[in-house]
Amino acid sequence: MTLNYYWTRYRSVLIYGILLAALLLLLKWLEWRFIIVDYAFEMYAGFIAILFTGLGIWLALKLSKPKTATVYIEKEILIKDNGEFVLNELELNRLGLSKRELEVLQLMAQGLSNQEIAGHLFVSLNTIKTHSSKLFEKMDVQRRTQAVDMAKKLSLIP
Amino acid sequence: MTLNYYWTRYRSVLIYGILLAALLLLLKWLEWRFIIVDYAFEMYAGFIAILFTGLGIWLALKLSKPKTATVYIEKEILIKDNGEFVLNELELNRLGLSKRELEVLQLMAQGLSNQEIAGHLFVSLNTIKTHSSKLFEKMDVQRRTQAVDMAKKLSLIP
DNA sequence: TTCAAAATCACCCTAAAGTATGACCGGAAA
DNA sequence: TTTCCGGTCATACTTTAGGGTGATTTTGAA
Repeated sequence: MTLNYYWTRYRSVLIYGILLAALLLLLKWLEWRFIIVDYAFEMYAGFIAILFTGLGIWLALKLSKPKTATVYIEKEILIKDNGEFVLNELELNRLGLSKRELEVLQLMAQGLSNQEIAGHLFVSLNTIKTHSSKLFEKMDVQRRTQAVDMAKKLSLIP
Repeated sequence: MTLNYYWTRYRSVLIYGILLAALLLLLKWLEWRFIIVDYAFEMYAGFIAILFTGLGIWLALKLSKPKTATVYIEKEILIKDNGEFVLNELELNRLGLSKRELEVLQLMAQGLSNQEIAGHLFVSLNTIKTHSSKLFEKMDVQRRTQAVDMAKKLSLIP
């Protein structure tokens, strides 16, 4: 049915209209309640309000057409040679990562959970948590995903 | 309850309605108080007109979809010495990932938390959770780190 | 216009991740 | 020898991630 269609399409506008109508009715009720004689002004004010609200909406919709320009930010990070992976020992030393921490980082990058990493390295889950915490602190990140992302960019892992 | 739901959805309309009611009541009060209507009606009407034009503009900007800021997707292209990133559309179609899901995946790979992704895409945290859940299901993985690892291998992300 | 997929959001719950603190041990450096 | 650090582990706690369900809205193609 067309009525239903237009309802779903312009629901917001219609709800706004209904709200306005309800408010005007409320005002009229207040008038009647307190016996205010000169109600002409309220009607006038309401009319002006509706009119200029519409004008404002029209103005906003007409004038604000900022065609969103897609911004491309090119950021050159590091050169990963077309050959094989070479560990960036400079960065590794700069960050001060230990052997074990690097192992944990590598397994993290393969998508393993802490529990699985613990299994691979034959240590407890708590140990992995300690390693990863120190790892994040040294790399100055908050999450394993950030650590992996940074490690790949710094060529700490393949 | 669903009350909270409707509040977040129609907040703008409700706030506008409340403001409108408050303003009209204020005007009525001023009228009773100082009886300025008789002398400065034009000024009064002008005041209302300006006010509601502003409100109309505000309302339009609030209700119109934020299509202004949404398209910024391509971000941080890291260039390596040879060969740029080309999206593997075959794999993309095979997995059946939607546009939005791919966006979420890209932001995930940059180490963002779900909360941060929600902020970037101007949606709620729950939406990101839904997207990521479907994403993991389609990619047949359990964790975001696995998803990122696979996506890189399949060349779905740089 | 109609319909299905995509997108959005909420709520509840569990699992995993991360933080903080303290402890123990063994080897290397001072 | 003492000190320091890496590695190990625990306990307790907070935060984030993820699973499942259900709902409405937007959108694009038929």
